[in-house]
Amino acid sequence: MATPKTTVELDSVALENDLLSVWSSEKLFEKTVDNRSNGEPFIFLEGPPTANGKPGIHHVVARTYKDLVCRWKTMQGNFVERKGGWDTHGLPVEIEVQKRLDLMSNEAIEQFGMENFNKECRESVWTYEAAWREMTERMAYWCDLDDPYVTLHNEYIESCWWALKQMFDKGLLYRGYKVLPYCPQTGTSYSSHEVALGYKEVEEPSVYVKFKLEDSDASILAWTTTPWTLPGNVGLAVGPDVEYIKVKVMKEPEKWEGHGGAEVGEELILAKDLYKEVIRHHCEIIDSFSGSELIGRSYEPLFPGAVDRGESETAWTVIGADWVTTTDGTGVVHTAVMYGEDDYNLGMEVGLPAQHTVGMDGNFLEGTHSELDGKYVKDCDDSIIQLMHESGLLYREKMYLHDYPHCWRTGHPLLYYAMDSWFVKMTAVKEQLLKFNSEVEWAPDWVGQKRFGEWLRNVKDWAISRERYWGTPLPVWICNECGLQHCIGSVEEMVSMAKEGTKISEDLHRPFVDDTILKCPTCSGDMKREPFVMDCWFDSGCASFAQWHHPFGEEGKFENNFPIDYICEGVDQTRGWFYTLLAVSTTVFDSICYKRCLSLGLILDAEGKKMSKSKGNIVDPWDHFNREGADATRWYMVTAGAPWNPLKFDPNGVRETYGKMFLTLWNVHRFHADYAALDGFDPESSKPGIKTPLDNWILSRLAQVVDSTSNQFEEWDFHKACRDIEEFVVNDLSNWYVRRSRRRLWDEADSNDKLSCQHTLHEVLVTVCKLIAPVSPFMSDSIFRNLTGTSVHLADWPESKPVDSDLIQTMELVRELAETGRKIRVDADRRQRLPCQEGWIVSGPDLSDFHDILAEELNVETISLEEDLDRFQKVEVVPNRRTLGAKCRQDLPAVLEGIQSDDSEAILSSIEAGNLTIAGYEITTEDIELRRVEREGYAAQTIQMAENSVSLVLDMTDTPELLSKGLARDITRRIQSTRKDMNLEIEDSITLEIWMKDAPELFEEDKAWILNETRAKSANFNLTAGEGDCFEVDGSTIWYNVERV
RNA sequence: GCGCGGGUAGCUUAGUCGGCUGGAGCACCCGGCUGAUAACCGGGAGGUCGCAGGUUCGAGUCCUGCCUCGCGCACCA
Repeated sequence: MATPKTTVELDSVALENDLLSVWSSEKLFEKTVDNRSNGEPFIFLEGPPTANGKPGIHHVVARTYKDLVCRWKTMQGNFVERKGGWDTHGLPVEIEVQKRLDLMSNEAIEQFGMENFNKECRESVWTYEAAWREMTERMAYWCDLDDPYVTLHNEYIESCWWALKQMFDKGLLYRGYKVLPYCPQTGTSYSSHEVALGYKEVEEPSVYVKFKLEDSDASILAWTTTPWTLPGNVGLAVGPDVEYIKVKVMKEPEKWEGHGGAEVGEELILAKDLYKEVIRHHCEIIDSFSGSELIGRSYEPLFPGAVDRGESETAWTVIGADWVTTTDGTGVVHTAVMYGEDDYNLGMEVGLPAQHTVGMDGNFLEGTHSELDGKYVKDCDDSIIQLMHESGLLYREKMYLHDYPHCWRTGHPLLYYAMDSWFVKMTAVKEQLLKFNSEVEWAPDWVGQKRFGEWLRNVKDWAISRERYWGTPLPVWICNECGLQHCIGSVEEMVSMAKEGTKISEDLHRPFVDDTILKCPTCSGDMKREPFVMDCWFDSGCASFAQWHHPFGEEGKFENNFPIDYICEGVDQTRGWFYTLLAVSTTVFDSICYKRCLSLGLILDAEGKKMSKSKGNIVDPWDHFNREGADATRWYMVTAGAPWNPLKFDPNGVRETYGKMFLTLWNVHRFHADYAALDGFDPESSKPGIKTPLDNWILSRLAQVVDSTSNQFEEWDFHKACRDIEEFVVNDLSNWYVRRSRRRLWDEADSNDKLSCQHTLHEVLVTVCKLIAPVSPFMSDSIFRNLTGTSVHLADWPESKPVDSDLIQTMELVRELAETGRKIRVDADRRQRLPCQEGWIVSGPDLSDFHDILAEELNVETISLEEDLDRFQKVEVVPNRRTLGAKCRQDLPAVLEGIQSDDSEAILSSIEAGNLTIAGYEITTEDIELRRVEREGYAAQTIQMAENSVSLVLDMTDTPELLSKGLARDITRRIQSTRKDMNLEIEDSITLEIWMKDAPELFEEDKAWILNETRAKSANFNLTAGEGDCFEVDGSTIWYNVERV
């Protein structure tokens, strides 16, 4: 503890920057963590950001919520380690480099050289590391950035390999196909994020094709918008419960557009609902049946020989699929296994041949059809239509307008294309995923139960391989001879299995690892690595253990830090990091990964638009760090709304927060510190003084705020907690306690009253600092240090103390009455500075403790209690709709009318006598409330506080004494204002010259009062017109002159 | 298209179990107060509680449908 130092005007940017260097020289962060090393661990995991993008304001939001919880838990006594992390792999990194070096295809990358390319990627990853570091430090996000985990480190990669091997050993890893949007020009498949960049509306030919049944003359009609997939057709899907019809062509139509057609007598099959939509001929319906009757029927391949039947028994037959609808097409879905996700899944399910008719270059493979072989599929639409037409297999063509994904780099249409891929069989652990998810405490709960739960219920196998260059290499080697698949789980294992003479690089990345040949454990053949890298989400999903290099790193480190207590990221991570963490922990450890997850809402600009580089509406955090400071920015973000709601970031809001919360708090502190310094106040050795009711009140309110903050933090309601604190600081502390206490500290002697005020202010400020320290770590520390000599971040979270709620309620009434007095004066047109002789408080609780305060606030000479309510007021009966509604239901309007239409006092007395019945209902005292209203003719106001209704009445008569006092106050106020304009110090003395015209008499004692208040050594009062500064009040004109002594 | 979450004053928002006249803050206007700070107090103006139905004595609140914004999924024949 220490005597506070005097303070300066607030410069929050300087204050924060100064503190940053203090913290760093004290190693304060480390100290706050180490200090709690015996405490119960609270385990936090940092979601690794990518440092190859500039940090934006949304990162500040996420880091604020991460930080505040960790700081709060630390103050509560927990041991909270915070290891930084960086996500360094993946497509975004590659794309950044590709753009910079103009390497727009895989071919170009390979020409440039994979080694060079990955070297560029490795460097690119750190492009903005310094910017991230600066942002992180400036906003006071306490996190160990000197020893972070980095996904590109060999140790990290090794842990990922280990994890994958666990999955492999459990039989959860398999190789298959995944249909992805693929650009043959760049040789790249795209993630959904990139696909979303390239949707274009295009008009393309769609065709209705006849598939001739083998055991009948009829043909099934199917529709497709991608004619190039027709050679790959191996099945037709129908809805088992959909109703289909067989129609016979009776007559040619009058009009026909485009290719295609049908002969009279031809039989066609399609869904009944789409008959009118599709058929252009005059037909007769000759049969009707459900889709299930079609299942199993064989039809003739459109392009015989394009696909090899192989082992398949279902190729070119009708298959049932319940997702088939009749919203468009023919109710029959042409199925080309390799070129549609549904098609592929269906094909796998029923055993259709999975063979390509199209190569990776986008051209038809040899053997598809003599007119198509080797041609780019998108150029073949017309030839295919022509071929169908010529062989009589085309019914109709129709131009079709739809949104179709295009390559965002080359503008070419993407092809849905089945790519070779490795999968983790998440479907096998679905029940576990759901069970573990139900054990997570989600904020808000609907993200976990609804959004995430829904996703898990539809979980699909996780395609973890990518045909890319920069990433964790997939540690699967395959034997050239016997085809054995082997998953490597450590560097040591790789080395031990290496073929003699093979190169083993230090760096585990491609291309080096590709050159490592292993010796097959069964046949001694050469094993080559599968040329994939892993989905970078797999990397971050391993963070909980890979950050410690588990199981190769420090023993026990992982075990002591798992499962995680708290993670916090944007809601967009639901299917991202939130999922991959759980997916990995479930498959590897059969365990929950994190116990609590705070899912943050998106950050939008002030107009509610998503912030994005392309829109140019990104807010630079430094705009605010350098203006209002990090405290105000953080506080604004937390108080602007619930963490999970979208935050409309309004720069004016930050400004407002600064002006309101921080300037106010600073000035309260300044007020206390300046006097405390002047008086040599020491919170430990100075006498306690004698507490006034005002002191007890603010301490009670403080205790209330401590409780509500603690509770609301537990409930994740940080916004509510901080709004309450702000309300307390601005309203209760500054605008009432300090305002009412100002004169107490002016006392030059060490009075009991002053000492009590100083102790109280000390305690309130110190406690408020603790409460806000997690959110706004700078000012809280600055004030706390000045008052106590130590850092608030080493302090304990404040404990609950008793609350005197009667006192709080009483004070609320007092303040309400003070406001009411001003209202009365406005109504009665009586200026505030002109005192009233008497004020009466009518009814209500005992306020005698506060009569002096009230007298000052109301500017009355005396406050009296008036027992006789009826002197000023009458009673009004107000119905209690809640109880009456429950009792009377539909008769309520009649009852309400009965209560309101009659004389209130008569109603009241019959209710009290227990004999009031309206519309057949007995009305009791519970059914009504009493309200007091002033009788006519009184300048009074009545207020309602809980059960009390209280009235205030002011005496409006003037006396010479009152007029003199009022005049003195007006003169004083003008002189004080002039003193301020003259930049005089409080201690400076002045001389006064005053002239008054048409003014009431100014009594000697009031003249003396003016001199004392304004620190005037002397004053001349003249009863004539004067010159200089001049003002008018209630018909008097006053001139005055102030001279500094 | 499906799922989730929003829509309350010009802006940002509170609104509990359905119940008294839907509260605040910013901005605006009028007035007051101030050795009290970018503060404060009183008053004013500003509301189709997204729209339409329904349940109910009574709906911002519950139900149904629709519109709209955001997010996620699917965009598929």
